[in-house]
Amino acid sequence: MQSRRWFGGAGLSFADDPVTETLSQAIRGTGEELDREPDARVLFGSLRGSVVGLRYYTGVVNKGEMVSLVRQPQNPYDRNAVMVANVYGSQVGHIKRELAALLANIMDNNLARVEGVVPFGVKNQFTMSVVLSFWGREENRDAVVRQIASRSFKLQTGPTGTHTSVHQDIENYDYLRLGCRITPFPPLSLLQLKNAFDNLFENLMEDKIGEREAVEAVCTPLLPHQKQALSWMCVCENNAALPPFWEDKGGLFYNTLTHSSVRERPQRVRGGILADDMGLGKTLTTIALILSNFHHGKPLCEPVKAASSQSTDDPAARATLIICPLSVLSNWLDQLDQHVRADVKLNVYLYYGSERNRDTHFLSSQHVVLTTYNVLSADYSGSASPLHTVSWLRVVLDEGHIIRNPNAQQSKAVLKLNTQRRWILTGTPIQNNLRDLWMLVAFLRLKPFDMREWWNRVIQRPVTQGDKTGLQNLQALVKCVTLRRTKTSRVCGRPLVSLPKRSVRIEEVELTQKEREEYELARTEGRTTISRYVAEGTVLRNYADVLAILVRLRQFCCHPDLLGKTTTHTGVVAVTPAELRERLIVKLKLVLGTGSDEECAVCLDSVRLPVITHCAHVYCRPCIAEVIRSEQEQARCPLCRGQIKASELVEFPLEEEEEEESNLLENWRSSSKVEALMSSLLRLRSEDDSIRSLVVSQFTRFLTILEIPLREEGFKFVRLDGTMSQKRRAQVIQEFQGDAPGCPLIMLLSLKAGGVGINLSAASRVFLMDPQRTTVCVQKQDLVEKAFGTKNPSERKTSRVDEIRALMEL
DNA sequence: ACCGCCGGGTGCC
DNA sequence: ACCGCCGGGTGCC
Repeated sequence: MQSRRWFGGAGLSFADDPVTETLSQAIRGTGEELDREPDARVLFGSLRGSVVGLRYYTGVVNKGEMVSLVRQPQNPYDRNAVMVANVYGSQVGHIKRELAALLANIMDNNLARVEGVVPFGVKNQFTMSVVLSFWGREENRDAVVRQIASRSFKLQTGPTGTHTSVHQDIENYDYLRLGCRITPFPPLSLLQLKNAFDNLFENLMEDKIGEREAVEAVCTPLLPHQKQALSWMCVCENNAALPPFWEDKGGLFYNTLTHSSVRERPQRVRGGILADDMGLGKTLTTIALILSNFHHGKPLCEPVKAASSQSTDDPAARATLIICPLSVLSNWLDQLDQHVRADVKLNVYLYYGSERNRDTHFLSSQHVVLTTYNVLSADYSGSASPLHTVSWLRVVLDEGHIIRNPNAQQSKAVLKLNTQRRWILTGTPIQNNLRDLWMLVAFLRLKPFDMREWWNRVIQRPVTQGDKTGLQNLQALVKCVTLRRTKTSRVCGRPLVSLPKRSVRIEEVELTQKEREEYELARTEGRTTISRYVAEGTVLRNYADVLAILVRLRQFCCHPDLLGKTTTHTGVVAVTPAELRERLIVKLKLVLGTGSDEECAVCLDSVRLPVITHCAHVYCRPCIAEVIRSEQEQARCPLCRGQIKASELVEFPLEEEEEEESNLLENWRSSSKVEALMSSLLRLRSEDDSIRSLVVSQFTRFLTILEIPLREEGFKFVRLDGTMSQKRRAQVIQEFQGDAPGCPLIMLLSLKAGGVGINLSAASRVFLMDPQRTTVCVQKQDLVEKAFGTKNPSERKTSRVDEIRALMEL
């Protein structure tokens, strides 16, 4: 009887029963095995077995229901025992002894994953059938087949087995047997899959429209799309609807994907994923949610009487815990300060630093507790974690993609938090893998997918194997819990964020006679070179050269000194190492345009400490050094796959750079474009001295040139370019956005690299000094295509060459 | 009858 | 379990 308490009777209430806790952990454990073995994707076959001992357990199963198989090596009656549990973790029975011996062998040696589906409705109370399918790595197939045969079981392969009389429809049979369709349709192509994946989060807005005003306590008026988000979030928190794929079947709750039924209502998801693009106001919306939707949909506190609500006798959870990366902690404090009316006394506690107050009563009595992922996981690894003791009303994960790795301590810590409502704020819900999404689903406790096994069997594997139904299910699931808008999203035909009407003016600047002559000289030279490449069919081989010529022409249009003095070089085959080096430095200079904000293909950020390879591609020195270090002798250029060596990296001679820099400023001269800009800025200032302007160029050196006349005319300006640290960038933006008198009116901006979204709503004028043209776009698109292999090479080649010929009028 | 047969008790691992 | 198995009761037809 003692032992029965341990192995029997499992599966009623999940939360506080130590037996079921062990059970769910056991199930979770098997899921993680699969995760560690991502190759367990090949189906070896299936066989029919029986589950016994049903009458000892409460778990019920339906026709077609998926069940999980859990080894019980500690079972006192049989160390080979294999337990059968339904989707909800309730034990159903055991695998019959002889079959259990076989499964134990296969499972313990990690030869295959074994999954169960119950093919018929259960008629009797003692035993039932189960179809076991075996999934694993190809190299283990033989061993598994042998094991099964040696114990006189028959492994069935292929869908046309002996049971088709029972299930007329082979396709349906497969579904019942395995819980997924084995490609009755041709599998989705990689491209289809990728597109579907990219579109997962698009168009998640239907049915969610409806606006809700924030309570008075929020002093910043919400934009329409923020009111929509608030409305959606309130609905998510308040409604009692079943999670997706669950149906109420009169007393039982039925899951349409796993075909399981449970007596207790599946826990509702009170929360979701707010995945709006950066800059759409996720923070403000969340603050509005905290204040607007307290208990029973009532506001948290009315403006006047809020301060006194230190209600220790109220057992209901009231505090919202916000977890964010350290870098945005201060942003939360600022925004709480900025958006909450000054006369509203919101108790906000910053749970951070060694002196933090760990008293759980204190923490529970706050309205908002702010902390970081690091603090959370540091606490969690200790003994009694205060944050895990408090019963929260709401937990908000800011930059929620941070917890996408389920093995990380902070992810584990986050899953263990005790809260009624759960929110994930993220701008990038999926980085590149479906697995990233699991953690988010698990955090939301989206039953039954918070257990890896069901996520893997029902969603992840079907989707990665190209099963259309799997993809549809994934889409439906994501849609239920996610709101995502991008800056280009539209609702009811209106743009999400309506900006003042943008007007674009192209001002053509006439070059002076002298400038024109220099430009024409360079152009003729460039055309000669490129037409030779075209004739030889070597455009692509000399692509860096070609781009450099084009960059150079654009530089001439800005300012003749942008490039600095260089020797013309084209066409001479390098003979000596010194000559080669010289040529590479010239190329480096050309590619970088001595100060264009170039992007490193390794880190995708602005190039720092630039070096050029012998194949003429430019990277950050640390980035490419790491590539070479890790690939050793086989190291290849990430862009062209040409061989590269550490000894052959050429860097820009520092003295020369500095010399050119000071040269540039000492012998400063103007240019037509500089004059045009200055006269516009001066005219603007005389009309309205509060208008702020952004001056954008990809050539940082051009920005340097522009600093001189700006200072001369007494303009206050700031500068932002790719070489600056994140911290410095934030400072500069802050300074520019400020509205104190004497704030800079002009920002010199060069930000080609890094995918850094910056919100520069302060500027009402933007001067694009050297608008990006098609070649750059072509180049980038090319990188994307290379990465995904979406376009055939010859197609790519022609379009690129044609582009260049058109540009050079060849 | 140191068998066969009958029918009640019983039953996961 | 409308089974199989076990073990006690029973014993020509």
